[in-house]
Amino acid sequence: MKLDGDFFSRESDKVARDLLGCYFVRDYNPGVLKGRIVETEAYFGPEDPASRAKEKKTKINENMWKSGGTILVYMIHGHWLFNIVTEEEGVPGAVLIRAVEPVKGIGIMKRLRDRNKERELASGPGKFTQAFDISEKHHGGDVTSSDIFSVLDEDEEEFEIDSSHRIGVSEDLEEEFRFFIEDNKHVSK
DNA sequence: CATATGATGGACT
DNA sequence: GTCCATCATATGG
Repeated sequence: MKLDGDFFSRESDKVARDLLGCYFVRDYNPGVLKGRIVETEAYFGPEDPASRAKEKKTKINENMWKSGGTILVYMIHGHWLFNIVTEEEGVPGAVLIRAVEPVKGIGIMKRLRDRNKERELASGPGKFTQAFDISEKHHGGDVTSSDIFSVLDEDEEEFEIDSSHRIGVSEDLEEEFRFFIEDNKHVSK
């Protein structure tokens, strides 16, 4: 089942947890790319010191106030990061897709990444966008109504969810907002 | 225009 | 474990 606006228009941490085990699909030429989401992070509004949703709105962070399912892409350390906006429209929040387990189009991903090990294809937020050829062109799209992107809830396998503090942030909240599938080989290190 | 800054990745010891 | 290339943004002069 394709995830809709109601799914994404909830609290960031709930969306981040529920995205684990879901499938991220891109219609791509020369072939479909598909990955099982195995690692996410939740970001909130101005009360979250690690969030980009500060008082000042910019071209990048203004999407955090948009409706659930909106795509937010931005560059960090020379890599594009892919986020899906959460919460009701007008309330800032987003979930960062940090890692997926390649399912389909693996040969294409190997070429895009210039790597041969499956574990190296999408086991990190910058690796994921490279494996799926995602860039600023996709900023402002919407995964609930896109022609090329969709997120599907069709997991059959059982799994346990583990959590930790978010990676690479200088000041984190007390609660843990990084979620990942326990013992999955494609979670970032 | 100049420069500092990352929600990183890869190479290396 | 350490080091550093990376480059779009944001901000200040």
